[in-house]
Amino acid sequence: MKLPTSTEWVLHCATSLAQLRPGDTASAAQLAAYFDLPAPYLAKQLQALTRAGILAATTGPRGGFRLARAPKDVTMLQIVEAVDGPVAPYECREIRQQGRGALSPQECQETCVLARTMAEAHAAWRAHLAGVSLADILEELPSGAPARTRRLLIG
Amino acid sequence: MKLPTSTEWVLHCATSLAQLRPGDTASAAQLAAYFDLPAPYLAKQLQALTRAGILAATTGPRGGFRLARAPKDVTMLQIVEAVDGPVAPYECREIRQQGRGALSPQECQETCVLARTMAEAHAAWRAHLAGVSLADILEELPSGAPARTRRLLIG
DNA sequence: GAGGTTCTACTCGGATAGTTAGTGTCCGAGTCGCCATGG
DNA sequence: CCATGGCGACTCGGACACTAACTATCCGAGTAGAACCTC
Repeated sequence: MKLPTSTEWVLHCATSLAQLRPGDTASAAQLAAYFDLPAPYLAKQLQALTRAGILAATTGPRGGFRLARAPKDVTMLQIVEAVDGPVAPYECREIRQQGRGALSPQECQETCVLARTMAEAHAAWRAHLAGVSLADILEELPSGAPARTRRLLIG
Repeated sequence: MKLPTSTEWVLHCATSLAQLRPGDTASAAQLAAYFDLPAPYLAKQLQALTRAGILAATTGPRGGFRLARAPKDVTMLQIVEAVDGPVAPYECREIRQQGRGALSPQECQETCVLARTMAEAHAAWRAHLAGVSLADILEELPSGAPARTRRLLIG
């Protein structure tokens, strides 16, 4: 069970974009330079966030990415699932209905206890990430952070 | 983020082994036939559980695998982490200390909020799985299940 | 001097190779049970 | 009939190919801005 490395990238990028003034944008190249990341691949991940409706992209000079919503309306779960996909890590393939010990479909109307427990654990994970928004993240940063970010990112 | 397919296998296998009488064992071939799984690869995964101390293996005729502890002392978390490894899905590589916006090590003594939140979510996931033991699973099965499992698995 | 037009440079977007982790498979070492044999 | 030695078959354990996903990269389509020319 491993999240893509780019998960960390987009989380930091989204946090940085949340510190810009409304209307300002940062290009993929600027974000890549800010964190020393491979620009083309980062751009690909930012595209995924754009498709998910988290970021808005504008082309042309002075273009780039910005948050599509207010920071309080963007949760960490949305960001993580935008880049990693919304699939659960545990996939029940109903092996209890296969082989010598196969149960009848009639006995398997309820989801098996193992799959249910794994799903509950995943739900707990999602719930925790859904409870933290970018606004919550920004509150924990030092007071001078947004100005510094703006200066070094797009200044 | 994806768990290996074999996670489902070992969860079901451990549940089945928990239904055997004390002292009885089931071989990898028997378990593979019971669930219609590729026997050699299943054996590889059961080895991992043996190394983790969850199963005990005996060789020779009438040998096979059995639980190394009482079902109430085997949690789903232990099984999952035995086959998937104990690593967290999110790995913080401290990109905040790289690039143009690099923070000084002095400013990074506390773990960053993003990594902390991801770790908390993972902790919630682990806690849920650690709270369910094989004994809890067995209680939810129909009353006739253990006898049926024994009959079809090693009978 | 003002407006329109053209041009340039910069942006994102999708299609294309390389590398690691998981998947599937095989063969060898060790051990217990069975059978033949001898007493 | 019983004990013993040998044999055989079955078990797990580790080492070897194959596939899919993530990682990394490139080039093309579109657009905003600026410069230039004309009126």
